[in-house]
Amino acid sequence: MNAEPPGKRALLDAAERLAGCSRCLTSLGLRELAREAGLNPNTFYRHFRDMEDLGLQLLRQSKDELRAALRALRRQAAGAVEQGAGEAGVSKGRAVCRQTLRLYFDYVYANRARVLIAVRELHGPSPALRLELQRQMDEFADDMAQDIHELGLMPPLVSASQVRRIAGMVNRNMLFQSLDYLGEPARRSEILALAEDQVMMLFTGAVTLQLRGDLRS
Amino acid sequence: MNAEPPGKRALLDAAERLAGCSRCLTSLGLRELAREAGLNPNTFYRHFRDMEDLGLQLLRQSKDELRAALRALRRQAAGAVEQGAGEAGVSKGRAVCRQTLRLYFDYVYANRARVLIAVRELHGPSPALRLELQRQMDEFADDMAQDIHELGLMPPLVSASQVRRIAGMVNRNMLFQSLDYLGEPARRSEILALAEDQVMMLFTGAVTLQLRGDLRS
DNA sequence: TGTACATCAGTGAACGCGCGTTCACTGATGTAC
DNA sequence: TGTACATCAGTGAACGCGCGTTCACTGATGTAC
Repeated sequence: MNAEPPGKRALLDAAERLAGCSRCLTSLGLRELAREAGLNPNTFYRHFRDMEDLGLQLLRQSKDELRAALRALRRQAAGAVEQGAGEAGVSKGRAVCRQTLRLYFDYVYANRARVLIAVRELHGPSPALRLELQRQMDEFADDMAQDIHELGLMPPLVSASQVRRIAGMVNRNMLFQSLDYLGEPARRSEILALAEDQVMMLFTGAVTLQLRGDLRS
Repeated sequence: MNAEPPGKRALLDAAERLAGCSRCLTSLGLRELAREAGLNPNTFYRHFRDMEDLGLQLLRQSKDELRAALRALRRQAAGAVEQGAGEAGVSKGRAVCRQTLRLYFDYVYANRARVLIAVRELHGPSPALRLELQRQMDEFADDMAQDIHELGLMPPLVSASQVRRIAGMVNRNMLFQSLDYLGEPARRSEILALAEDQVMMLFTGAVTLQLRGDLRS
C-alpha cells in the first residue's frame, strides 16, 4: 500500500482550512476547494465521490489521532498529580480534572479547525457525517469511562454503567465548552475554571445522588 | 403599524421549513426559498436585505414566544408539584425537575424546526446569527436563574452568581439533550431520564461542593 | 365625496457568473515477459 | 536488461444549469385636498 497521493492530501487539508474558518463541510464547493488546494477542479474526482465522501474520510483521519491524544493526555494528567504536583488545598479528583482540562484545552487550541468542524457536523445537514461523529463521540466516552476505571478516579460504589453515562455527559459538555474557549480568547482562564466546575459538579453530584440512592443503576 | 405582509410571512415560514429539515439558514438559496413559498424570487428583496437579515428576523421572532413559553412552563411544573402531584419516593427538587423537563421536551417536540435551527446556528457559519443566539441563550439562563430564586428551588447557601452559572450550564445541556430527543424517537423516555439525571447531578453537585467550600463564590 | 398622487407588495424577463460534471488527453510509475 | 503495456494522478476545454441581482412594470391600498 502506497502513501497518500499529494493531491488527495492537498484537498483534505484545503477542506479542513476552509471548513475550519466558517463553513459546513458539505456546503463547500468543489471548485472552491480545488482553488484553495491549487489543483485542477477535476482532480477531486480522482479521490472522492462527492463532498460527503471527502468529509467522512477527513473525520475518520482526525479521529484516530485525536483518540490517542486524549488517552495519553489523561494518563499524563493523572501521572502529574500522582507525582505530588497537586496544588495545596485541592483534592486529588479536582487536581486530575484541572490538569486534564488544561491539557485538553491546549490540544483544542492547537487543533481548532478539527474541533470546529466536529461540532458543526455533529448537528450539521449531512446524516452520514452526523452518524459518524456520534459514533466517534461514543468511542471517546468509552475511552474516558475505561480510563476513569483504570486510574481509579471514581469511588467504586458508582456502577460501571453509571460511570459510562457520566463520561458521555462530561465528554459532550467539554466539547462545547472548548468552543467557548476558542471563541472568546479574552475569557479563556474564566472558561477553563467554569469547565472545571461543571465537570466537578457532574462527578460530585453523581456520587452524592448515588449515596442517597437517588440514581438508577 | 400594519400587520406583516403575507409574502414576508410566507418567506419566513418557508425558511423555517427548509432549514428545519436539514440546512443551514445562511446556505439557503433565495430562489429555493421563493419556490418553497410559492412566490416570485424577487419578492425576497421587498422584505430582506439578504439571507442573514432574514435569519436574524426569524430568530428574533421565535425568541419572544419561546421565552414566555419556558417561563410559563417552569411555573406550571412548580405549581403541579406544589399541589401535591409529586410522585412517591421522589424529592421535591427532582419532581419539579422531572415535570419541567417533561413539559420542555414536549415543547421541543412541537417546535422541532426552531430548536434544530437554533442549535445549528449557535455554532453555524454566520457570526451575526451566532452572536444573536448566544445573547438569547444568556437571556434564557437569566430567566431560569430568576425562576430558581423566585420558586425557591435552590438552598440559599448557593450564591446568586453561582445559581446563574449553573442555570447557564443546565440550559445549554438541555438544548443539546433535546436534540437527542428529537433525533432518536425510539429512545425518548430513556433520554428524558438521562436528562433528568444530568440536571440533578449539576444541582446536587453544586450544593455538595458549596457545602464543602469547594466552589468559587 | 371625489379626484390625483404616492406608496408598496408582488411580477416577469433578462443578465452574467460560477457551479458540478463529462470527455479526451498527458506523463510518470509500475509490471510482465 | 530491455521493451511493451497497464495503471493512475493530474490537466484543460467544454457543457448546461441554477443562481443572485437588476430593471421596468402592475395593481391595490392609503392619503391630501
